[in-house]
Amino acid sequence: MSNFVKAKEILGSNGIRPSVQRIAVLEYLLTHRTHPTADMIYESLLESVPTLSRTTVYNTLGSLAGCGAILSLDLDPRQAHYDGDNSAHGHFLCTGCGKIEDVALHGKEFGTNLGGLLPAGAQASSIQLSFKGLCAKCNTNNQ
Amino acid sequence: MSNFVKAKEILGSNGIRPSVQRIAVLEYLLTHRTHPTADMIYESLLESVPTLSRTTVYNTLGSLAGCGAILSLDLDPRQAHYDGDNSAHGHFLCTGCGKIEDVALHGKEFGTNLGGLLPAGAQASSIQLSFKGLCAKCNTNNQ
DNA sequence: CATAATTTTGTACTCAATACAATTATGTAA
DNA sequence: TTACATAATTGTATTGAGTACAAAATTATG
Repeated sequence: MSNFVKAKEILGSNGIRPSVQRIAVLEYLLTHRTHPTADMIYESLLESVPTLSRTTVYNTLGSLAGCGAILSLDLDPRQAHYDGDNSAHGHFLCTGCGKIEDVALHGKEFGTNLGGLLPAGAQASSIQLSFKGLCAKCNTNNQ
Repeated sequence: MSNFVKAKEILGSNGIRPSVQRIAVLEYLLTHRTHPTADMIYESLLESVPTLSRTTVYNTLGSLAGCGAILSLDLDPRQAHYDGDNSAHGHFLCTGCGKIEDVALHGKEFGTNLGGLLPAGAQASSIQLSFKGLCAKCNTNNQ
């Protein structure tokens, strides 16, 4: 199934009307696994959706992250990055080049089963595991 | 030992000259376990250090976080929070009231031993485990 | 088609964080 | 102590991600 159709379905099943703009944003996230920022998405989509506005991108990303369909990543203090893969995994931010890579968890305990650690009465709706450091390339270049 | 002396020692052992301002910032973090923002620290210290500037607070927090003496928390997308406790633990941000609480790990696997998960050649210098949701109080009020 | 409800757009704005140069403080050597 | 070099602090100007909001455009419904 194409990511266009997938995007349409995900929007619909989350009660978000699948407008052209919203489909484009989500399709971009499903296709590009580069953890883009809102502005990267906006700039890229401008070619195919010339009337697109930044506000719409922000609103769409907010709605999708709010219902858990995508991940909003906080590990870059300068701006949010987004991930169309909402399965349980962590992220590695290279402080050298700024690239974000996925960190597979390979069956390590993660997710709601960590809930036993939470403060009494608290209920978590999202979990993030974030690593920062130097990626292989930046590690080598700095030596 | 007083937090003032502790702050002085931590600064010295990390090669950061223990000026009045820097000691004040770190002493505040060691005393107040409230995960304050840079501005909260600035406003609070202004009474005792009237000439203090925001830039100095930002610079000091950056230096301390850079050498691992304190933690810079990314879980609030609006602004960074800081933690004078640099031991291995996670954090819970209540999206209702904005409060940040510590999440003890009780021996769960965390820290550099998770390094086996990282991308090949990458080297992590910091790890964060962040939960978001509603705290006990906000959970009750919303029902 | 007409009307209401929703979505999109664009501009103005907020505010955390940074850049930078001037000022102040501190260390060192004679 | 004094003179000088180095480092730290300060304050202002600026950046830029994200938001607020009202007008315009689109879509749903009768």
